[in-house]
Amino acid sequence: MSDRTESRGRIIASARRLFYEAGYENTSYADLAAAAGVPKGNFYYHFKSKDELLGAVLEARHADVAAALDTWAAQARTPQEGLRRFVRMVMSEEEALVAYGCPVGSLLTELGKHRDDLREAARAVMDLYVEWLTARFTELGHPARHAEVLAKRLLARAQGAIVMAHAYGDQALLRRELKDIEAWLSEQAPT
Amino acid sequence: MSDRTESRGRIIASARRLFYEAGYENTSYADLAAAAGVPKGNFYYHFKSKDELLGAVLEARHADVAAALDTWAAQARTPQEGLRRFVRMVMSEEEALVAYGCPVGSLLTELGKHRDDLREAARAVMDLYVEWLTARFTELGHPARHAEVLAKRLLARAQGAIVMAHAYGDQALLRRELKDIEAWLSEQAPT
DNA sequence: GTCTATATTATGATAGAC
DNA sequence: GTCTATCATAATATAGAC
Repeated sequence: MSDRTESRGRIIASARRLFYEAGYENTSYADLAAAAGVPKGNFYYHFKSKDELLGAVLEARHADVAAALDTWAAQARTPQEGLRRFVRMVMSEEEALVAYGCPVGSLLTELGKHRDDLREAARAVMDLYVEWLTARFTELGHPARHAEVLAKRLLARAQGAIVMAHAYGDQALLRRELKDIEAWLSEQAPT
Repeated sequence: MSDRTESRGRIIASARRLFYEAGYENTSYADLAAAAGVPKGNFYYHFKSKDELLGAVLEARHADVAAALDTWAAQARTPQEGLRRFVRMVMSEEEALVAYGCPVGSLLTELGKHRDDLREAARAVMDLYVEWLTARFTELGHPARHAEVLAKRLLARAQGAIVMAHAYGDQALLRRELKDIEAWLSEQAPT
């Protein structure tokens, strides 16, 4: 919980960035050591393995996302506002998303091919969004079952837009699709 | 062009399957040798490097997709039928897509983080779909610019559905989203 | 807790016999 | 064209000094 240790936090922060920007498999301890300014050997004091490091990275992201969603929930005065807030968050990350893809989605794609345990941890982050969005759709009056369908549909549309924008390096594509998603949201969430 | 060589074809076929199922970086020559029944050393007679092998794999997929699209174009009597055919093709691959993701999309996600040249080859496969679908939307009367937007939107929605279905191992999710995409298509393509 | 070795293994790639 | 043996390297991981 508490990060009394100096380097542990720096390692996690660097790993979080590099795993995202370069991919998990493609990031070596040498890369991490250079980025974090911590020698390779030190890594194994804090984490038994590279997998465990990814676990810690996912834990940190999980905590951040959970905190962000709490803030949104407190700020948004209507469910419509909350849903809109989600799309705006994606928009605000456009540049990174076009350059590197979705940090959760691309990791899920990479891990999906193997490593079932880590995949579960990554999915837990996605689940935070699913549950939060489901709650907003429920507040709008949608039955629980359908609210979850809509939440996953919203996430699927965002994921797809990011995949295509990333593939083509096309920021305009991402913005355009997000606008279309907002329009679709308005239909599901009459004011 | 001609595959007079016995093993070259087997290598490409195995690589195509393993790169898809396990990911490119995560597939080693040892894995490929075991799958293809060809010793490691032989690989370098046919391909100078692993990257070149992936290039050949992408070339093979490119040819297959191009051939499939030609067939569809010949069979579909209306643009509506062509667009519907695309969605049905995705449906027919549901099991593999849930298990391993989209062969083009997940590769683009993996390569997007590095390796610009190979990324271009993978994007060329996606472009086949973009151009073919754009032609169908154009036939429907949409202006060229908008037709391409719709084509990429259709692909984005398919990609997003696959990412989520793959992440959750949920085939029902994929089918449900594809049905919704078909409904959306009907709106864009009035009969 | 931190860092410097170093071990161990697995990888992509070669050389050369057949 | 095919295969065996092997190389060089880079990766994850350890041992142990400080």
